Amino acid sequence: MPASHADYSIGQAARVAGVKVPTIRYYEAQGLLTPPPRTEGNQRRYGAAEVARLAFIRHARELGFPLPAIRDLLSLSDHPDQSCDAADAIARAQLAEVERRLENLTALKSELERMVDQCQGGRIANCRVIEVLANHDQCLAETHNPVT
Amino acid sequence: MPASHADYSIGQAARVAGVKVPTIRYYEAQGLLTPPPRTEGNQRRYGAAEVARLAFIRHARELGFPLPAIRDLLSLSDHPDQSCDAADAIARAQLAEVERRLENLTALKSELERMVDQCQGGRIANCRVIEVLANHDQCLAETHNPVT
DNA sequence: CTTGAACCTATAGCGACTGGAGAGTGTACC
DNA sequence: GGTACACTCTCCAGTCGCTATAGGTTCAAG
Repeated sequence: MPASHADYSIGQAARVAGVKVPTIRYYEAQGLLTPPPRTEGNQRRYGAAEVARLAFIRHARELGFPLPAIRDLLSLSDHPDQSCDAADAIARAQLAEVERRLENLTALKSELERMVDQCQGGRIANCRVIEVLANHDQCLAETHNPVT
Repeated sequence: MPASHADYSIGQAARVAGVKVPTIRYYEAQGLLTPPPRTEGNQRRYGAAEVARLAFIRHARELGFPLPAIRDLLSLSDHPDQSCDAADAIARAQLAEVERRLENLTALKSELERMVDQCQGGRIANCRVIEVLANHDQCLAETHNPVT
């Protein structure tokens, strides 16, 4: 393979994969990327496969997968002969988590809208925003979960 | 005021306000609570107003307000004569943030559902979960934002 | 007066990065 | 072939909002 197996500097790999340079080094430190070969001057050089792996990680991160789950998914994709039950389970767990967060956020949104709608722009003393925050009793949301 | 202005230990305040003990000390260190009086033996004692303040903070946190925003809201509620425009603006900003996250999460959810639906339980080599993660092109989501 | 729960401070850790300092390297241009 | 300068290196600190631990002190009930 001629130039297709070309080397990317860490900055080029970062641009192509859409991640930041320190993030790549961080992923390496966390074991999501195997340490790449270096130039004589100790600079990392990446091939197309590593860049693809980076894009995979980025995409999974955008989908909210935590790094340990991504580590698992990567090791699965490194062994294509196995059953994909495990990958499926990870994705389903993530879907459940996303649905949970969606519910929380939706409840949140309606309460915030209620707060904002009721504020008529007077004095703090009559401000619904402050009042709603002060009186938990009036709260619609019953989340005991962290809210993010 | 007799016993209504009663003193609470940090643990009692925590139970009543629904936060954890170290969290109270953390809020104090972050300047959201003024340092309360202490017993001779150096233990914090809180009054009803501080407990209410804690509940306010807790509720705002449940609504996802970051601590700096809560600091602002608290200082607003300490000055009830001012206009509530500022409080309104903070709440609106938070609402916008929540809506942004909701959009991201909704896009996410459909992509995860797509991934999971398409997985037919075969080998990794044909697994849609892995494949979708590897090919960002097929992605529905256009988020460049963090996904949480 | 003794026990034991609750409290104190200080510090470190979480997850997933991000930013900076200070030094070394690679490369494009003249 | 030199020089300028962007890029890269490592290491360490900071972000956010807590949470947990260690090792010591105090409070309140019996």
